[in-house]
Amino acid sequence: MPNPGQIGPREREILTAIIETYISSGEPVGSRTLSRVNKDGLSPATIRNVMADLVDAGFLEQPHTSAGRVPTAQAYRYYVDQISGKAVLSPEDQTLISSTLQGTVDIQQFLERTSHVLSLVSSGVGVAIAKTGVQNALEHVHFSRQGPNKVLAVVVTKSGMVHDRMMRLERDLSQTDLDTAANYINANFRGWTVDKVKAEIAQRIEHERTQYDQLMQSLKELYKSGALTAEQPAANIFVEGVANLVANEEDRERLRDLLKTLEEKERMAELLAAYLDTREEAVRVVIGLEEAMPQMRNFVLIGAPARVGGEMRGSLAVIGPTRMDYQHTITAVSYIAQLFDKLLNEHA
Amino acid sequence: MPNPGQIGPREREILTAIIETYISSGEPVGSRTLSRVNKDGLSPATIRNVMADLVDAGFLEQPHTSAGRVPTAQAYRYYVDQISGKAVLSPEDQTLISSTLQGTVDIQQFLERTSHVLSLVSSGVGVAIAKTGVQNALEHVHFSRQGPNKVLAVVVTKSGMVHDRMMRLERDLSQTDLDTAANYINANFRGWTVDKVKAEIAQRIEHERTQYDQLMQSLKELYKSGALTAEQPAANIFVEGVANLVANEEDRERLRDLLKTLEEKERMAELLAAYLDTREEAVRVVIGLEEAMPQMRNFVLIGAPARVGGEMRGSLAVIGPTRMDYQHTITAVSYIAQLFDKLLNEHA
DNA sequence: CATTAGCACTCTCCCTCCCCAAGTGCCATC
DNA sequence: GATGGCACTTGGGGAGGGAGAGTGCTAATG
Repeated sequence: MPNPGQIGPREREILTAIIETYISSGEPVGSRTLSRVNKDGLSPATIRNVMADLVDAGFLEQPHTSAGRVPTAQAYRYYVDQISGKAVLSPEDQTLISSTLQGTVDIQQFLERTSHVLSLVSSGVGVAIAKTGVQNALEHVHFSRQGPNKVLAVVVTKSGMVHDRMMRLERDLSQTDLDTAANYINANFRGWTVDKVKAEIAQRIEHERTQYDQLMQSLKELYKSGALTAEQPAANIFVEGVANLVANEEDRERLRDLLKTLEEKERMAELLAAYLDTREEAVRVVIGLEEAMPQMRNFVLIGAPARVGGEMRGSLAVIGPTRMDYQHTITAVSYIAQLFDKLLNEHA
Repeated sequence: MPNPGQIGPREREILTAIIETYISSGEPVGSRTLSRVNKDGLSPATIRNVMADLVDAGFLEQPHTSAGRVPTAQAYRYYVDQISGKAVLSPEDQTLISSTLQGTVDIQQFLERTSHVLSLVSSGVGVAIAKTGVQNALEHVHFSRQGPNKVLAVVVTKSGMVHDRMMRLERDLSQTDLDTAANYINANFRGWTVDKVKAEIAQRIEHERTQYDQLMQSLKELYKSGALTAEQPAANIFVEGVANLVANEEDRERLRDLLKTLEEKERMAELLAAYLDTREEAVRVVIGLEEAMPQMRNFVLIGAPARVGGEMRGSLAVIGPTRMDYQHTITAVSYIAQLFDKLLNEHA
């Protein structure tokens, strides 16, 4: 008898068959059913023996004594490793994905369509995120006075992202002051990263002792109000396909919690960041989400990061039931992730 | 016996009591229960007689012979008319709303928080929408070259909204060309409505016959690509609190459809536009949503428009179960609608 | 004459019981 | 080692049977 986790080829084959049967039927798999499905004419009794071994090895569970077997998290992990790399994108998916994403030029649109198409191909929830990135190169800023002490700052980066931020200043500035400040920044710092611009301005303000330099006063005021601070806006986090969960979560209370969590977009961003910000390029399959989020019992995350120069600038993922078509979904996520990566790098 | 719809004061009182009991309990109301609740010591038998009349008049239904009565859509309509104007905002709601909306300066943030707070106070789904409005006064445009034939247009309106749009041009333009065009527009048209600017540019292009005027060529190219066309972006439609529906829709299939519909933000925008773009200022309660959308059986819409100079620029609404605390919700919607109106008019 | 008490009747809900189908584990056999 | 046979376990589902809540109707009552 092999050690837990160490199983022979016969066991592998049967385990795979069990997982696939369970995924497609949703019901505990019995030895009889399996012997009918399996090509090699193994008898139910033989399969029962193997199954018993697989239970010992931690790959299967029984909901109750006289029920069939159900794959454990460990089994899914094994299964995913097994099939990784083997999959090929189906022509239908290929068509669906390219026709949906065709002609997207701006990132928000891409994110929106991506989350949508992910939910379609996976029967799960599609998530797509891009970081606003203060590491982006500055293209243009504009300040517009909206009322007493109230200024709208618009920052455009070379990557084509637009951040706007309404601010309340301590001192009122005229539109002329604002234009002067914007011109100064645009003329001097175009092409710098937003981060560096911020640091530089901080320094120049510091060194400027002349109280009466109008420009510096304006810059200081704007700086203090965080004109160049780009927090992650909810607008860059897209979550679609929550309706798909209704079919997969029996427990209404838990379904409710799940929907609530998915609605908190910042938490989704954290979740993806936590699991996807790794060295690897590849698609990552996270089984056992319930460790971090109990309401996600029986759900898995299949996601991939998108990088620019080694740094994670975006991510996309499917959150779906453990009982999901992994091959299909992994391939789709992988394919879209490549497009995403390409899009981001094009802009960088 | 009064005509259908014509009922006496005794009937009114009992009908109101039935509706309120049903709203809070969720179960068909029986004569016995009601006689205990009702202050006037009317006996169950009397109430039964009245109930029979109310059934004839179309205000009540019986799920089955030996069950209590349930209010019909007609009854809810009556009830809502009855209580309209009588409600006062509870201190808790007042506190919740102002603390949530306090300090919001930009419209997107306001929309987001509004949809959130609406879902909180109503145990329904909160929806908040603002039109991008090409009727807004232009503050500033900026064009930024993103690659061959690819340009990012950023339009800032005086109302503080920022629209960005990635475009693909037929002819490539240099950044210098783009800056020149932007400067031209900013210098000549600041303060005009975006609509008017578009029309004016169209005309100037038309009249300009010189093929070699670089500026006009650039403008023409940008115009053709729709640089000033602001379609309604999904980013300005906020829908929150879908988790609340789980408790209210028994039928899983219908729940699924409902979630799907709520996710299609454009349809939500149409729905609100259809029901709220009226002359009235007031909160509107729409009972019988299933006529337009069958998946919304047993749900109502409580919403209000926000106007600038008579034109609808935004709207907010709660979509919740017919069994809802109308008084509470109507008051909250009304209060927030006033804030919304104020915010929009401030910016205009 | 409106109101009420009484009463027989009708449903649904829920609990219990019981059988059936599917599955298991183990032992003897090929 | 694989298989066939067999006794045992267990959840699901249908039948049956109150219990409870509610109704409509009729007769009595102020």
